[in-house]
Amino acid sequence: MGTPDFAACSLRALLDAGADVAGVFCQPDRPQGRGHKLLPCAVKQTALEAGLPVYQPEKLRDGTVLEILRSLAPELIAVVAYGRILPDDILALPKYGCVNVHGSLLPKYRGSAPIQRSVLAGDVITGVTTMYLSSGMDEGDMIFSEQTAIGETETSGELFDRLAPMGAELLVRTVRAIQAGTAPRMPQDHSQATYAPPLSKEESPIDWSRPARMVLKHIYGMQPWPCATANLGGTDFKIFAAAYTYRPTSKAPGTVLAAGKAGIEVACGGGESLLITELQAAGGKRMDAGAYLLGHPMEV
RNA sequence: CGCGGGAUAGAGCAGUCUGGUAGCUCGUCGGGCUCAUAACCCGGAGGUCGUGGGUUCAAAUCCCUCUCCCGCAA
Repeated sequence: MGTPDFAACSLRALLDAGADVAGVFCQPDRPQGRGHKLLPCAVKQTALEAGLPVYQPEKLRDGTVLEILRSLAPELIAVVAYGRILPDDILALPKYGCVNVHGSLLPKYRGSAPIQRSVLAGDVITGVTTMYLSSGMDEGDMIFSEQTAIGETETSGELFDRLAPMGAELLVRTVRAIQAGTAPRMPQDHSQATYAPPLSKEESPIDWSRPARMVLKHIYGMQPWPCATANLGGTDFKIFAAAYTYRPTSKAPGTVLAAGKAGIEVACGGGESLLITELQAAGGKRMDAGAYLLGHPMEV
């Protein structure tokens, strides 16, 4: 069970590992894209290519899903970024239980946006964890985990792409261990738990009063969605890339200090500044800040 | 038929409303200045104005078609 790319990666890994997949569940198709087209999610596409039956129930609690699952008689259910809470009767169904791949080192960042939140927080280390599902949100006993370093200018999207195969490989290892009866079961230290709520557009605007590193982390952590935004010289921009200047300033945070070929230098908190190097104006394309300035002179 | 913006030189843009010689900034090439430079000065090259059709003496500009890109929404 899963929906986006992150989950499709796990599904593919299970198939490659020779798993006997009885059925695939994902969210119903939603209108997306610029038109209003109904595009199948990544998991559905992968499942269809593999010739697997796909189920896209709107509701999980009206009994129909439970019946379908009974008829499929799974020994184990793997859930990856499905976007739904499974009711207890489903959790109790498979003989080996339900396992989940989570994009953080639990018990940190329980919830729906662990990867983005770890980047936004400026963490240096993150990872993936496999666990048994319980009725609480990401509170189940852990099985395996694997760590990885977060690059200083790594975007959430890039980290997603690295963690997806890492999680997929961990899931395969987890399933094999469960089958062999050698899987560990480690309760989480609930006192150390933190939560990672979904991102929203309201978090997009850059808070220039924060230190340069936190502004930088905000810029990269908010990609590919919802993107950091800022108003520079009276125009609203999406900000895609920035670099440290290591140049102190006494100007108020948010002040444009310079605008030239290299980019747009903006004052941050703590007397630091950042150089905005890649941006996008409304209706325009994403481009180098220097290129943008050629056609749109900016007063400093 | 969800709403909207856009396509003009290698890059970023103006010009389109009010049809009449293709412009700006940057890059590039050549020359100059300089101890030197990403700085400065002089000069040059580079564009069938996204596609196809229509109106006109004349279309980047007005009308219709198509393609592609982007923002919102999801």
